Amino acid sequence: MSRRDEILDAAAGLLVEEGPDALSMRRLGELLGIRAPSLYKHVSGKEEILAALQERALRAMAVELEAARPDVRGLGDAYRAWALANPQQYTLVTRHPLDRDRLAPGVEAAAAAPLLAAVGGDQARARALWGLAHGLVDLELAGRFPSTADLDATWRAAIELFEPEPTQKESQP
Amino acid sequence: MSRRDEILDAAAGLLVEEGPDALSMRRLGELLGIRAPSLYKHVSGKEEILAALQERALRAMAVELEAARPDVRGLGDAYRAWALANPQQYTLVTRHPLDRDRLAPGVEAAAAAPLLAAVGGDQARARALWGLAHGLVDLELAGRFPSTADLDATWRAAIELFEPEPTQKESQP
DNA sequence: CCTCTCGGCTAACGGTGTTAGCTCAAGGTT
DNA sequence: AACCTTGAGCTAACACCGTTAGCCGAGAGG
Repeated sequence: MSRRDEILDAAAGLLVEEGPDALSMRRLGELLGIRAPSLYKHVSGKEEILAALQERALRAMAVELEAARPDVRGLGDAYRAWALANPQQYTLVTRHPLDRDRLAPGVEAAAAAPLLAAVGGDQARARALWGLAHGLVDLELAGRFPSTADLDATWRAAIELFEPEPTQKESQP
Repeated sequence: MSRRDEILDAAAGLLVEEGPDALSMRRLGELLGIRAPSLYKHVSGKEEILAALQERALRAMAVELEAARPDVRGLGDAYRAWALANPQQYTLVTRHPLDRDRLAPGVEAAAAAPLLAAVGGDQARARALWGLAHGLVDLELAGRFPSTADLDATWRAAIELFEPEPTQKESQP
């Protein structure tokens, strides 16, 4: 494992363990038994570290989405579950500016593919689904919903927008 | 106008004009012909400034939503339009931690009310609508969609999830 | 044996939010 | 009129932040 990878691992640990504010070059160096400026022998700067972490997280999320049941409900659940289980990573992926030049090609598309497939290839609907899932997750992680809100019910209502569930009463006789 | 309000106005200007990074206590003081520490005679700290700007923006957005046509389409359009016209404010409102103790009571509910009314009072659907609108706006502002993406079409598809438009072909003969 | 490169180091710069403590003018009180 | 209080500015400083410049020693290769 290269020193660079050690740095990225330590950075990832710091991020999930103590949050984004704790992820400073000095703290990171300290964690590795090194002074902050020495990090620059292996990494161009903090931006590169964050970009690498972003890519890692995006890949991990894509793996999870590919493993999910390939319909809207399965994907929605997987999307939400991953975000809630990895809030720091999700926030980094979606709130930090995405430098596509640094990102390996295909990574973004790989994460989006399952969503696109689940809505039958309709780009507009796929983006709506993405927006819906991201919006709900982002608001939930940001604590924007009142603590009394039933978010499971919210997600059920959201998924039903895409896959209407015939109610028992009104189903065809 | 109190000195505090002058400070908040200057802060708002700095935010929309030069972005969140430019909104530092020293820059803000400079803009007012004052040294940064003097700001603390009128304001408890940067957090209070941001909270006040957040509340202002939330109120402005609520006004816009109340003025919109009170259906899903009208609200969706108004939501998106306001966010795109005031990206810095929208980002501040949604990405900065919301301190409800500092927020005047009712402000949050006032912004949410039109959405709730548009879906007939169904809380779960209202939150889904909010999530959808916020998600699409957040992703658009963050530049997450490819530049080739037709976001108008995406919004049309999104709104249609709530208000299905009978197509010409399949409409009742 | 010499040299060169790698990976550490210290010192420093300019930036951030914030605190402590001083000063001075304005206004109200006695 | 003299005094006192308060408000609103100031400087100096602290502890952080990301980053750069330049030095140094160990180890590898010729």
